[in-house]
Amino acid sequence: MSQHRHPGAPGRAGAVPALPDLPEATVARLPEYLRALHNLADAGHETVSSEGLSAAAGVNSAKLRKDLSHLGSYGTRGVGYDVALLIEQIEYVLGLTQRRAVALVGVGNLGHALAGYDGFASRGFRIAALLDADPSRVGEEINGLVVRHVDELPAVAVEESIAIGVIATPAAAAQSVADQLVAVGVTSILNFAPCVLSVPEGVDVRKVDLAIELQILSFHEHRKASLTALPATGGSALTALPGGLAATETQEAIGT
Amino acid sequence: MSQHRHPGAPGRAGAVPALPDLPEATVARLPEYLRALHNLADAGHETVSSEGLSAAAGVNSAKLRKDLSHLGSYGTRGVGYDVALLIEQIEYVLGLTQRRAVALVGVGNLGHALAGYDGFASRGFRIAALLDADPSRVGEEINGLVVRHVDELPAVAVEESIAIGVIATPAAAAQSVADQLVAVGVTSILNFAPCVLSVPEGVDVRKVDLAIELQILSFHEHRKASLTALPATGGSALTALPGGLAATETQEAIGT
DNA sequence: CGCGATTTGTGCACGTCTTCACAAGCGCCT
DNA sequence: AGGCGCTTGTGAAGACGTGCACAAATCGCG
Repeated sequence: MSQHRHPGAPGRAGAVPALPDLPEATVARLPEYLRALHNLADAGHETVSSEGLSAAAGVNSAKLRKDLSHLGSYGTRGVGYDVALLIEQIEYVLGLTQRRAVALVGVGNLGHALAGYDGFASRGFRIAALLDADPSRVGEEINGLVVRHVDELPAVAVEESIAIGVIATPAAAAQSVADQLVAVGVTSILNFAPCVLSVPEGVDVRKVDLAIELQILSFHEHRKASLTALPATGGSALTALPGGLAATETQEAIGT
Repeated sequence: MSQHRHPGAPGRAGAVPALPDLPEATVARLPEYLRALHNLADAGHETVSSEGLSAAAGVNSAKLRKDLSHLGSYGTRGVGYDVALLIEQIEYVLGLTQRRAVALVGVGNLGHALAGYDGFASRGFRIAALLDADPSRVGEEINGLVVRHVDELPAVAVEESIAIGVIATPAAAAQSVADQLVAVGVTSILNFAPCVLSVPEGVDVRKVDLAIELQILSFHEHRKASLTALPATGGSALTALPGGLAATETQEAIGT
């Protein structure tokens, strides 16, 4: 751990970039840091301390420093991190220097919303194709894109060099869609359908299930209710905080 | 660990239910088990082995057994778990025996989709109110509910006894909405806005950020790309699997 | 009634993640 | 130049989560 000199940032140095293999937990937090950094940059900050950035990202400052140290450490002791440099570094590590093309399959309720979500475009992605199995939806134009039939996937994959597939179909169709995506070479899938997908080794699947999130909250709600039913043992020390709203550490980001 | 006899299932036994305080990781998986169990029940299965259920939920069978053992263990050795009983137990622990009322704030693109999502109704929740700050949206009817102004939140909270708030506003408005939710007594919030919320102790916040999920996938995509650029060191052993599609363990649910 | 097949529940070891606490390094001011 | 305050980077300890492997329990059959 001595030879660093900007490992292979956007201005590529020639040799293999040598992606450090980061702990999965760190990877899951980098996007959050990135978002916070963009906010800071927009606000005109040139540098930021680990304390400041960690507060903006809602995590512990020691954790943030350790996370950043994994990707080579671009901070200056006594000063902090250079905001622009750090943005560049994280975007490089996350592979966001190239704008990845996303194919969205299933333009029902949720699919419509995703197709219209600006957050993708502004954060490194381009929705390159909308697909659906329902012929009555094919041809519809959403946000400047025409919905095509899912059978055209092979052609679309080549035309747009799709990197990531998003599944927003009903659960019953999801496995079939996943198979089709895999067949055309997609190795990263974001699945919104409430079901488990089985995919070959080497393909990454992440799942977002809105009902599950609510059910987790419901558990905590249930537990809190069953606790306040008891006499004031120790909970009062918490609920009777003078400050009203103060704590921030409560935040529980997904993927933690 | 000896006196169990159905701790306090739906037919409440009188005394304090004594919610076991489960590991957070277990809580995050229970909803997945529940979904798999409902599928099994619909398919006519009366019992299921840990092996079978774990496959349906996409997890390791030992992990599943340990998870279930935390909530009191309703299995029979040599036989498996009673599907109906397990559903009942998990729903009780998750607090789904009462259908919780959800207030959805922000009926833009994403809010519309959420308002129309059947998954909520079928899995223990009831969208009880739609709110928005934009006067031009107030009065619109979505899925049988009329959008009301967010200032009416105090009234709505009382009328519907809101348990959970869902924020689907732009990031700029999210903190303000969160404050208003907290002010009317909501202690569980699901946040879709890409920002960190600061809330008082005792309030649970879960965050879902669609762009972050894509960015995590992007990282893995980037890494895979930088690996296949190298000569066949050991990756070939994986990519050249004879089976084609076989592995299932790849699944990476959110919150892991 | 006993035996074997089956499946749960769990002790234990291992790996990963988190957090504290502090030495090392940097810039600024005198 | 030297010292002081501030901030990073990291060793070490502890908490947490995972997975193996096996004993204990149950059923069915002869």
